Amino acid sequence: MPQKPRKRAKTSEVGVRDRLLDAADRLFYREGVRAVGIDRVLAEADAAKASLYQHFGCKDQLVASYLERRTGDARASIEAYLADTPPSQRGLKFFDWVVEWAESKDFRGCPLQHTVSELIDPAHPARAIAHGQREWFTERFREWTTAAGVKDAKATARALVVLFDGAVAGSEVDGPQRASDARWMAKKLLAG
Amino acid sequence: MPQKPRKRAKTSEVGVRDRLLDAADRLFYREGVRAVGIDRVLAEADAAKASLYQHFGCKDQLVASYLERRTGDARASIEAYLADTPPSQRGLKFFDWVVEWAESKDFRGCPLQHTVSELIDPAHPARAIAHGQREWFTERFREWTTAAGVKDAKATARALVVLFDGAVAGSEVDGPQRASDARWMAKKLLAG
DNA sequence: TTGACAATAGACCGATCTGTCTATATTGTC
DNA sequence: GACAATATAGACAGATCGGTCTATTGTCAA
Repeated sequence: MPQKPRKRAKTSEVGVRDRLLDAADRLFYREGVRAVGIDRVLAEADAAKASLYQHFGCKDQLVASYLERRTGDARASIEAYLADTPPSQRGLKFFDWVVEWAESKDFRGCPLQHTVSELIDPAHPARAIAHGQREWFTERFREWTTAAGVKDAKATARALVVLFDGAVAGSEVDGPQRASDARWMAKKLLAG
Repeated sequence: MPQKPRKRAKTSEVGVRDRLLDAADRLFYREGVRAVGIDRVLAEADAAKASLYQHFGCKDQLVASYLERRTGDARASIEAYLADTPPSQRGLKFFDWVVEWAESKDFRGCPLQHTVSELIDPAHPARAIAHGQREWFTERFREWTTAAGVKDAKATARALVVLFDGAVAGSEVDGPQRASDARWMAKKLLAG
């Protein structure tokens, strides 16, 4: 009988792959992907080195998987946050989400920006993830500005991307005030 | 006779300290301060290891000195760029400078943002440099918005900081279009 | 019980990292 | 020429890096 689902249990209730991703997420986001070595991830995940290479093949792929899950979770979080907001007001409401993120205890800036700036190889698998997330953002901003009925919706959407990047990058060095500043301007922009 | 200026000549016409800083600037900015090791800097500068530690003491100090010179040069470049522009229009003109920077061949994003995100130690000497440059920017924006005569000059100045950060961070991943987008919004903001 | 599979533990490899050290060469001043 | 200062060249140390490997343990299904 070929390959039943094969239950996963072991001593812990969560699989080693998820533990590795959890550990990588915490450490890579907090300290950067170059500053954190494999051994640190293994210790944090309480896992064996062979498990990491069995599931991810190499560190670069672990980095890409870390980013992939981060961005997926972010999309889900944003969509849930905006679900009860009418489409015409989602553009502004999104910046409430950004403010909350910037004010959260573990906020450390944008994981995409950090990773792209640390890994200059244009063929690195993490770059494709980052690119995909950027496109998703661009598309959402287009939707929101169109729904808001502003004139020049495309240019406004591009401007909101700039505001978002500025909010996140600025909050990392100056504190969450920058996110509020971005929201202030987004409100102006979406009013007209 | 204690300590005459003591001419510096040697085989090359530029001192080893400047050669080290030039090499560090190129490599650190292009690839990041963690990705580039001491040996790479020494080879690029054609200098000896003892010279580096004689002049800078440790790598962290070299990083701080690299940032210090970068930011000093940036200030001079900006001030020269704006010298012929009347104060009331400097806020917008500044974003022309940003666009030109983002379009330049070697543009790789903001060295301050990169370094701060790579070195999480709050006591790292490079952080003080970054903080100083951020304050300088904030002060200039305050001047420019005040001179432009916009109402709510302080809030507008903070918004321009966000636009600047977004222009630079966005241009790094999406290309210089983001800097133009930021300029577009700055124009709107400074018009009213 | 047995065998397949997934996980752990950790030795090991070669490379690279920051930093220290000794030894030598070059330079300008006396 | 002698001296002090500054530079170079490079061995060396101790730690860490990513990655491979062997050996062992624990779990489940037949």
